[in-house]
Amino acid sequence: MTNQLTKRSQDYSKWYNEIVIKSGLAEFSGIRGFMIIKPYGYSLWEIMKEKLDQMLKKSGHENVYFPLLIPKSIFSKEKKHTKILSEGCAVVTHYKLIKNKKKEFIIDKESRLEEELVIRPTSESIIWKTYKNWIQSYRDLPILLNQWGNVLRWEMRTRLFLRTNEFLWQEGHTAHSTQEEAIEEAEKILNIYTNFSEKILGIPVLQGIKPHTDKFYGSEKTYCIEAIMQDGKSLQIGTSHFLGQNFSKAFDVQFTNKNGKKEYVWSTSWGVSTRLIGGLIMTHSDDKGLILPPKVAPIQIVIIPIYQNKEKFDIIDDMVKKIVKIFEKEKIRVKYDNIKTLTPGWKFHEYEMKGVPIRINIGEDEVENKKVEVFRRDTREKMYLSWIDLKSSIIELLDNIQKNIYKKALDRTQKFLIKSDSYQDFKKIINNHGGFVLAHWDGTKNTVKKIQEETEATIRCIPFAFEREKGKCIYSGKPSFQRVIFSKSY
RNA sequence: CGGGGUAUAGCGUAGUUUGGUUAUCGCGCCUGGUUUGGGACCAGGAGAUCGUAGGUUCAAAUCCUGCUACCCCGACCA
Repeated sequence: MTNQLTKRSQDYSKWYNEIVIKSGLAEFSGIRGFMIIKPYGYSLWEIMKEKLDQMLKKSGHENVYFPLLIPKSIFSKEKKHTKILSEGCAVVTHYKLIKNKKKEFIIDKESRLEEELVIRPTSESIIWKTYKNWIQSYRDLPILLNQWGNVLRWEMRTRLFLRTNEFLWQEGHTAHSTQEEAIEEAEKILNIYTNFSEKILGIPVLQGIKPHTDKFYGSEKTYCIEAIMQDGKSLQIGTSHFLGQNFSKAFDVQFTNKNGKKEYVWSTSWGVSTRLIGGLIMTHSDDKGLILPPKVAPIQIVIIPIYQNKEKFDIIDDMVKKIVKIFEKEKIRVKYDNIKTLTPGWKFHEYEMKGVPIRINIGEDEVENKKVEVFRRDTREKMYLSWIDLKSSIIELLDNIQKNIYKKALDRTQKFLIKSDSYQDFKKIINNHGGFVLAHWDGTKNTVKKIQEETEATIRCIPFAFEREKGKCIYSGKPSFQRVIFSKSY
C-alpha cells in the first residue's frame, strides 16, 4: 500500500527515480551528482560486465588498466578533443591535508603539485602517450585493448544511472596500420554492442552514425546505437569512434610499414557505461517495478515457502532445498527466501519491485501434488508446473521471458519509428508521443539548432537500416540526400 | 549558470501563516505472543541537539539575516 510507485503515465521522471531507489539498485549519495550503487545494482552491473567482457575477449581484445589521473600537459595535446571535454573536468592540485586550530582538515598549501593532475573524463590522452612507446613497426599492430574503470565528468544536470558525474564503463582503444582496418574495427564493435544490447539486455536498438554536427571531438566518424524508451525519448546506449589519425598525429605515434616507410597509426575508441542500466529500466519496467531480462537478472528465480507451522515448514523446506540444488547445478541464479519475519504477501511485492523474472511458491499443496506455483514477472501470469520436469520447463520459461520482453520492446520501437514529410506533422509527433522521426534534413547546423529550439528534438543519428532516398529538408525545404532520425533524448 | 522546491527519528510526514507546557502521525526497528496462499495482528518499548551559524524575544521548529546541502525544470553531454 505505502510502497507503490508513481504511475508512468502520471510522471515518468518521478517513476524512474522511485523505481531505482525502491528496487534497491542505487541511491543518492549526498554528494551532488554522485550516486551509490547498492548491492543489487552492482551485481546487475557485474553480470552485464561479465557478458560483454566475454564478447570483447572472444573478438580478440585484452583488458588493461591505466591511471585515474592524467598530467595536464598530456591531457592538453589533442586540442580538438580536449577543448570540449575540459569544460567538465575535476583537477587534483594538492596531495595533503593538515589540521587547523579548530581541528578541521584544511589543504596543506605546501603540498601543491608542480603539475596538476586531471581526473580522467576518458583515457585517450594517457593511452596514446603510452602507445607511442609501444608502437614502432607494423608488426606491433593492431593493438586491441579495453579497460574497465570509472571516469569523471562534471555534469550540469544529473540523473541516476543516465547521467552522473562519476560513472563506470569500459573504454576500448585500438591502434591499426590501415584506415580500412580501423573502420572495420569500429563497425565490428558497434555490432558487438548491438548484439549485447538486443540479445542480452533485450533492448532493441537502431544503428547509425552521428551527423557531423554532433560527433565526438577528435573523431572522424562516430557510430552509435540508439534505443527508444517507453516515454518516446531516445537514449544513446553505446558509441564507437573511428578516430582517423587524429590521436596518432597529436601524440606523434608512427610505425614503419612493410616498405620501410613511416606512417601515422589509425585508431578507434568505444564505450558503454552504467547508463545501460538506465536504459534497461526504462525499456522493460512497469508500474509494479523493475522487469529484468533473465540473462542479467541477479536473481533469476526466487522461491518462497508458505506454511502454517513448524512441522509443515520442515517438509516444505526439505522440498525447496532439493529444488534449489537442481537449479544451482544448472547455474541458475536462485534465491530461497525463508526469512520468517516477513509474510509471503510482503515478499511477493518486494520481488516484483526488484524485477525477479520468476517466482516460485511452495506450500502444502505443492508438496502433496508434486508441483509448484510459478509466477512470471513480465506478464504477471500464474501457472502450475509439475515437479517431474521442472528443470527443463523452468529453463524454457526463462528463455521465453527473455524473448517476450525483447519482442515487446521491439514492437514498441517499430511503432515509434515514424516517417514525416511536413514540419507541422513532425511537431505534432514529437509533442504528442515522441519516438524516432525519420525526416529529411539539409545538413546544416542552423536547421538542427532551430528545430531543437522549437521542438526539443535533435538528430540522433543517420540510420543504417534505411535506403538512401532524396528529398527536401523538413525545415528549410532545401535538398537532402537521406532521412535522419530526430527525437527528444535523455 | 538561471528558475523552482525541500531540509523535523532509519524512511515518509504534521506543526511554521497567527511564537507559548513533554514536537504529531504512519512505516520501519526492539521484546513477547498469535499469524503466514498478494504488503498480518495484539500488547509493550526504544529512537529528534527540528540542515547550519547568528539575531529578535521572558520564550523560537515557528519571526529576521547569512550560509550550506540535496532534489526537480532548462542550457552542456555517455
